Formats: sequence, C-alpha cells, structure tokens
Amino acid sequence: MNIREIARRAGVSRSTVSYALSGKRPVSAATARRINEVIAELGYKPNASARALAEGRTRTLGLVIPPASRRLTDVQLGFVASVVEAAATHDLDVLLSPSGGDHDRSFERIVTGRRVDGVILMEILLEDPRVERLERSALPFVTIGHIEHPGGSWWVDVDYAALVRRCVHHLADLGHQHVVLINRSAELVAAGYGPALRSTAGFQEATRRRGLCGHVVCCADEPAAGLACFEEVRARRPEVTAAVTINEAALPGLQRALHNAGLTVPRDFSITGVIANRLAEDFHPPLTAADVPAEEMARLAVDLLVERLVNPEATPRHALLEPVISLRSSTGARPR
Amino acid sequence: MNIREIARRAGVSRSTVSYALSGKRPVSAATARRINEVIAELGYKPNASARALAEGRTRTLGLVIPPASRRLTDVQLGFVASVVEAAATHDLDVLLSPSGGDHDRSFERIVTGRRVDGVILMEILLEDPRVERLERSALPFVTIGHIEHPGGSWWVDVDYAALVRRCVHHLADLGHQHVVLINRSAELVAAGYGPALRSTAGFQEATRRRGLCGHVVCCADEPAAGLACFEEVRARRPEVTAAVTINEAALPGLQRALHNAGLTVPRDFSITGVIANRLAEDFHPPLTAADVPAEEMARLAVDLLVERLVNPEATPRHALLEPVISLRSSTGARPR
DNA sequence: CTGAAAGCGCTTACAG
DNA sequence: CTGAAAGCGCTTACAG
Repeated sequence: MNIREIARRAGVSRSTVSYALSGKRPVSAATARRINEVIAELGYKPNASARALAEGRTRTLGLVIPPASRRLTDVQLGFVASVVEAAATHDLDVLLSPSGGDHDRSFERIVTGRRVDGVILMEILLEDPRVERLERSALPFVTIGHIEHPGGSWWVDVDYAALVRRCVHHLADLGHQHVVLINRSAELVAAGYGPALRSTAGFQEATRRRGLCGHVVCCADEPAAGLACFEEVRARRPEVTAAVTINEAALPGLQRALHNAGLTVPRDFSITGVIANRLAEDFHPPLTAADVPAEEMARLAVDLLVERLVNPEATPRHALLEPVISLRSSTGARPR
Repeated sequence: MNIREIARRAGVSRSTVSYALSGKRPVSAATARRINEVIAELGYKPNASARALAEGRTRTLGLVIPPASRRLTDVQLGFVASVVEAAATHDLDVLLSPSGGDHDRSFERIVTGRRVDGVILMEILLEDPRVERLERSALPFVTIGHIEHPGGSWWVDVDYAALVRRCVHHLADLGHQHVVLINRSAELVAAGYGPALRSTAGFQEATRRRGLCGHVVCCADEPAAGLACFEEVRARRPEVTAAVTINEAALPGLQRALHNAGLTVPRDFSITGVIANRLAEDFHPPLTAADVPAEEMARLAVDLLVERLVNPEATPRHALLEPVISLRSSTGARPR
C-alpha cells in the first residue's frame, strides 16, 4: 500500500497525490475528492521513513532523559509526558533517549543518525558533555536548565535563585531567624547542577540581606536521606525553626523526621521551597511552595524548539520562569 | 556526509561499505580497516530514515502511554523509563505516543505510518479500541495487562487476583475479621480496567474462603479521595481493622486519614496491598505489600516484542508475574 | 572478496 | 492544473 497504488486507483500521477496530501500545489476539486476517497477507503498513510528521507526532516523530536537508574523525580516524569503532549499539538513525535550511565549508544544514535529534527535535553550540568556534543552536531536543541553561554543559547528554566530568595523573605517576614536550605545531593552540587547551585546562591544572598543565620545542607535524593538530614540539623542546630527545600525526593523522610521529633508544622517548624504542585499538596500539611510548572516548561521548550526548526537563523531565545509561591499551610510565625 | 562519501574516500564501492557496517558479507581485513578508519575520522553514522526505508524496518518501538492529563502514577512513569532502557539494550529506540484524550492523531501516526516495528501498549481496558486497532494493523504489539483472548495474545501482567488473595490470607492469619479493599476509581472499574476487576475478584474469593467479612470500595486516583474514602469506611464500618489497596495515588490521603483518626499503624489498623516499591517504603510505617516490578515488566515486554519481531510466526507468549509480598511494618495482629 | 544497479516510497523542481 | 523523472541515502540480490 503506497502512493503509487493510490495514484493508480485515483487515475492520477503520484505527484498529484503527494500534492493533494501536502497542499503545496493546487489540485482541482474533483481530483482532490477522488484522491481523498481512495485514501480514506484504503486507510493510506504515507510511509514516514520515505517521507523523512525525501524531505530531509523526520517530524520527530528527541527527548534526552536521565537514566532510569538515577530515579526520576515526579517533576521530571511529569515533564516527559507533557513534552509528548506539547509535541503532539505540532504533529511531532517524540523519541526518548536515556543518557548517562552506559547509554551513550542511544544518545549517539539520536544525535548522529538523523533520526530527529531537534532535541530537548533535560537536567543539564554546568559542564555537560552532551551539550558540547550537540553543539558540534549542528542539531537544533533546547535545554531544560541553562548554562551561561557566550553566544546565547536556547533554554527554559525555573529561576531557582529568585524563588529561594522569595521563600527566605517569606520566612524572615514570619520572624524566623535561623533557617536551613535542604539542597539536592552533594554529587549534583559537585557536578555543577544549576538548580542546586543557584538555590544556594539565592539562599545565601537573601539570608544575608535579611540578617538571618542561614545554613545549607546537601541531601541525597531519597526519603532516608531526608530523614537523616533533618535529624542532623536538629541535633547540631536546634535553634533552626524553618527549612527551605528543593529536594522533592527527600520530602517523605522529612515528614517522618518531623513526626519522630514530635514537631507540628507549622506551629513548631516551618517548611517551604520549590516543589511540584502534586507533592506539595500531598504533604501534611500541604506545603507553601513555588510550584514547578512542568507542563508550561514542556510547552515552552517544544515551542522554542519548533521556532528554531522553522527558522534556523533565529537568534537564541529563552524563558526563565518565576512561578508564584502558593500559600498553603506549612509556614507560620517563629515559635517562641 | 553519506555512504557514497565514505566509499569514495576508502576507495571502495558503496555496497562494500554497507557490508562492512552490517557484517552481512565478508570483507577483507585490509578493506575493512580502511573503511573503519574513514568512518571513525568523519564520525559517519548511516541515515536512519534511508536505512529504515531500504530495510523495511525502523529499529524503533512505539510505547503508547496514557495521556498526561490523566495523571500517571509512579509505577507507570517508572515503567516508561525502564522500557526505554530495556529497548536500548537491543539497540532499539522508543517513540512515545500519548493515547486517549484527543491524541488519536498521534496514535494513528504510530500505527499506520510505519514509524515503528512494534508497539507496547500500557494500561489496557477489557474493551480497548486501541487493541482492536492494532490487531487490524498487523503491527506486532505487546500489552501491559491482559484480556482473555481466543487466539492467545502477547502480554505481561501482574497477577493482581493472586496478590490480593495473598494479602487477605495474610490479614486473616493475623486475626482480622473485617477487611476492606480500597480499589481504583469507579470509572476505571466501569471501563473494565483489569487490575481493578481482578483485585475485586481475588479479594472476594479470599475473604469468602477465610470466612472474613470483606467490603470493596472504589476510590479516585488522588490523595483527597483516599482521605474521604477512608473516613467513610470508618464511619460506616467501624469494625474494619485492615485494608488492602492497589490505589497508589490515594496513599497520602490514607496516611492523613489514619493520622486524623488517631490510628497508629499497625497497632490500631493494618494496611497492605499491591504498591510500587518506592511508595511502599515512603509510607509511614513502610508498607507490607507486593512490590509491582515495573523494571522487570518493562524488560519482559521488550523481550517479548523483540521475540515477536524476530519470529513473526511465533505462538503468542505471555508472562504473569506474581511478585513476593515484602514484609515491612504495616500489618499486625487484630486489635482487641 | 568486490562492484554496478535496482529498489525502498516518498517529494519536488522541471516542463507543459 | 497535471505528469514524468530525478533524487533523498541506504540495502541487497545479481554478477563476476
């Protein structure tokens, strides 16, 4: 079942069928109708590989995700689904590629096999070999997260520094004087993971400005680490009355640690941070936090990439999102 | 940069380059070395579309996921990442397609555009139009979840009936006499979602056999519903001392409801069920539950699909997994 | 062991 | 408004 068969049955040439399908050349109403009838009758769809080969584009985007072994957070996973939906609105398919670990073959296939027209790269590091690889490849790409880049680049990010600053100001307004930032893992910080670094910077700046005593701790991305981390903070700095966190995976452990310590939120201890909507609402009590707008980020990333595909000469653009902080129930006045 | 250029630089014909790459025809050691040098030097990779067109296969699998709008559970999302990893071990790429909602175009592209060699279909219903569509299409596919099918079919599933039975037996052994099954949503049950139906069947059979008083309630896939659902059970059936659940999304609400009711698990109330490892361990206290083995399911699904691709005449095979129940800390003797 | 050529199923100048 | 033909970059019988 191919275009030749459709042409034969409709009594026209293959080019006419092709043009009827693409609309790139006018086709008489009668001919178009006949062609469409045959197509509908046989359920014909052009062969994607043949079209890609002829057109020089695949109508497919690559989405590079962290490997499953490094357990994806809720936000990350929601982001994947949202990218697929956003791409679908442009009639683009999405090819998934794990990277890192021992998945270089998969990443190389994406970059160099001309399987995709462009790439969205999640979870980039300040020094990221994948970014360098993509830059050499001439394949258009958009990153989630950003790196300061001389020539400018295409990205979407959440302004972690600003959000964490706002969280600190909120706590300062409530009278807290000793606060802690529960950051992502020490490995990520060492690897130059932007959100972890920028959160620290924002935290330190805001605590300084407000005259608070601020303390930053790294915490692995898992509940057990959250528990241990909080217990250590309580032991070493009992004067701390509030925490800001960007570590979603640690939340259940944090919750348990608070419970174990007999602390009631927000009466005895306040918590805020940058957390996926869904997780913030599942916390007990619901967290006052900046909701990471995964859907919006996905949509913007796809839109930027499409813009770059349509116009390869476009000057780099980006979007730095600063979602509002949703006031829920996890922050309160400093206990005395 | 194409195969002609490689051939020219290596001083051989295009076919020899192709055979050197595929190994489908012997190539003299000297020639092979020369070709490989040129390839390495130029970083050449065959154009995937051209190869797909010539070979008649795309080396790509389609993974049909539920739409992001219907929020994916943790298990489902982990499954996606695991499928990508399992496919990568076969050097296969994965094309993602949301289905349901208004994503029929995407699904149709997958099915009919010859974009993929085979499909893995998640979250199937007893009467699933997508399954029927795939059956008509002659595209090999494997489902996650199964439907009784006359001719046999290819699938991977977890034996929810057996696992729920085992949970009930466990509770019966601990002396519980009034137990409840917290099922997935009424909509899913109405739509014929297998795990929901089979869990109910297993629950009813086991409670009958052990002479327990069992009660089944449906619960929407979200924390708020879990909370409301549990409160209603407490109000209407205060004699209930244990719950079995397969509803992961409701767990945070369940947790909160238990807390609100002043119940300590497992002293006052026991909980068990079929729950993703990660969530079971995040519960407080950690849940005694059957861990849904998402990674293993993903690997098996990919392996089955690959087997079917390699041998189109193979008789349908399937895998019904019955993971062990991990004893953690959420079940105890019936309170008196 | 190697090459020349046909063919995969499209798109798109070129010509009318 | 339409058609014949070249071309996209591979693979694979066919021939030697």
